[in-house]
Amino acid sequence: MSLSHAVLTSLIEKSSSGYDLARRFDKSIGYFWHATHQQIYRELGRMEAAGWIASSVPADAGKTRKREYHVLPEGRAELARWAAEPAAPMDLRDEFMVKLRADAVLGEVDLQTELQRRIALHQDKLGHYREIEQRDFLNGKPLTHLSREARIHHMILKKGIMYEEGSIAWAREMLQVLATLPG
Amino acid sequence: MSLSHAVLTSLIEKSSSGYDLARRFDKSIGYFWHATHQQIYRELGRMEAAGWIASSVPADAGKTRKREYHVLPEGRAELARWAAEPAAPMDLRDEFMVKLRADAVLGEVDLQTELQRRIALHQDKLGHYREIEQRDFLNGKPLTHLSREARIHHMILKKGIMYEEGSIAWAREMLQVLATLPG
DNA sequence: TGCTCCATGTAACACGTTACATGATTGC
DNA sequence: GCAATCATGTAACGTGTTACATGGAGCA
Repeated sequence: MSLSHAVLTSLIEKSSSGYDLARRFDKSIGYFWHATHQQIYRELGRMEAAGWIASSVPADAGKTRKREYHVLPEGRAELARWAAEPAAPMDLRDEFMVKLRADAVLGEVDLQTELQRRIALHQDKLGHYREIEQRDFLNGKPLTHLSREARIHHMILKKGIMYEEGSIAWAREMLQVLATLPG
Repeated sequence: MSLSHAVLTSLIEKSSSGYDLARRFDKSIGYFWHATHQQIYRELGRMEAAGWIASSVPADAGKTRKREYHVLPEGRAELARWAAEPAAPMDLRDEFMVKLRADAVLGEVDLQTELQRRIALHQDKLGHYREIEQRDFLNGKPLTHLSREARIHHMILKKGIMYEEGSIAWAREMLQVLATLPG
């Protein structure tokens, strides 16, 4: 599985405590691979046992239980091994499509309201992504001046942007279709 | 959760044995909500215990254990109740994006080959969707002649089509970006 | 006879979610 | 002094995956 590898990636980007990691995760890799803090603590425990990462008590720990994790060469090697493997295409798991199909066979649920609500949610997320894009990637200089790492991060973000745009376009078309239907 | 509701929907569309249901599922709702046959048998057992569905031995059973499930009014009511609830937007869970980010921090995995492989996979799926679209929805008559149910099914299919198209466009752009990068 | 497909299931385990617990630190 | 937030965890449960088991039917 790949939660452990997602966590490894995030830890290589920056050594952190479990708590910090969980919060950073939510705002980066988490957009494409969600995990709760419990899952993350569980993975950290396993990876430390496996010798992929190690922890130490950071200078600012005080009397807290805070620990900082960093990736060992074994963890880095494992990540490289995994990253080179082909990955299966994402499978969609869209509850709303199931509801649509239920509606189709049962007849008439109020879809308009729900569609409008969803368009608003997608627009919020899109706006959020566009802010990040503006702040991190489109500030003046042409894209070609960015590092390889930044350009890849930008393209990951762009995947999210395209997904949200597509969802909005689809939902608008769906509203149109419903408007032209009799029932 | 919604696996049970996905199964209910499929059973209302057509009463079937667990086996048939599992195979039909793969080719309809399964595109948006995958399930193995074990999950489906488990849900059928639960829903029968809950009084949402009932089973009988079909005429063509012979000496096999074959049973046919049909939805009871309680199951139909439960499905309607569930379908009317708002649904959270799908969360993306894309292993390849995690690998990209791993590549960004580790440097250089061979991404080109993998991207081309993925483009081919998305094109296969897109072609398959387009065949279904042609066969079931675009055969001569204008869309406005289709039933409400058919038009909803068409829009569900279209969501899949748009996703595959978006994935292909994104992967092509990613290849372009890699081509212009130094390392 | 042996092969493949139909049809249903058990068992074990991995992953994900939800609720709750504990104690330190920070800010008002 | 109190509330919010930092930081880490346990427990219980629900969902999803993988491997294997069983037996009938159809066919060469």
